[in-house]
Amino acid sequence: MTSQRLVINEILRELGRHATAEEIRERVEVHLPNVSLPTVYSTLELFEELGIVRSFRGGDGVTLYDPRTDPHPHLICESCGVATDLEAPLDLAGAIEAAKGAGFSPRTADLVVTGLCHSCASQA
Amino acid sequence: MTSQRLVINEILRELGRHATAEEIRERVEVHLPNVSLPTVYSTLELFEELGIVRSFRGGDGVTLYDPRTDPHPHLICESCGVATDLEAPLDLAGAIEAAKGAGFSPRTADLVVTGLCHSCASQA
DNA sequence: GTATTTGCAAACTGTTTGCACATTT
DNA sequence: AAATGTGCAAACAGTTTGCAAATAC
Repeated sequence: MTSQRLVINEILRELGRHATAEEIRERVEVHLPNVSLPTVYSTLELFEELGIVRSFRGGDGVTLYDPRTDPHPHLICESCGVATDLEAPLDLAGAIEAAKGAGFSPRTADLVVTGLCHSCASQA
Repeated sequence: MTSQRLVINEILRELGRHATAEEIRERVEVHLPNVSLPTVYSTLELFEELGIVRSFRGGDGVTLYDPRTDPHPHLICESCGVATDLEAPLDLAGAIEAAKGAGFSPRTADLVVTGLCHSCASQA
């Protein structure tokens, strides 16, 4: 357990939303200078294995890290790339059952809604 | 309308499933040598704008191109990265409505089930 | 004292861009 | 002949890797 890891965990908790590795590094920098990106990546990978962080790919292919570990739908803006959470009742059990029936061993199911966020849509 | 574009379209139709840009290039090569990756990318981008191809990011961040344009769930293997279609009844209307309610303008909604495919699961 | 972790720099992959040449209409 | 599409090579971004110095236990 190192100071870097503690700070990264703190940042994630107080952020409360998904962030890119670079974003996390910038915020960590404030509390603890000279933190390298590889360290951020390896720490996040560790956290993911521990089950306290989930990662997924955003619309433009960058990896986002999310302190929320329960599956929840994401909205991804095609224009600005911002990802936000969506609170919605969603029944994925059917799809998971169907996946099992197809010989697949599902771990998680994620719904991604692609489109335009509020500010990008009003600009168009 | 050029020969490259015609061949790429043909390949996509007869493939009938998602493929990476590199995979498509290899197959095009057989019919038409010296096709460059940039051409494949730009053609696929064009097809996407025309609405005859859909693209999405696979589990490892590579872009996959799919001749099926209707939304359907995907299974992505965490081990080998292979993406397959899933035929399952799925009601995404609720999530789309919720997204609209949040000020978002949805274009598509995609469900991605992550886990282990049949062959990778049996190897473990 | 030993094993793990960090930071730096450099490698790697998939994708995109700039520009001269070829092709289409 | 004008406009567009192509191929090549090089640039680019995000992520990963190798290794010596620093840190944790």
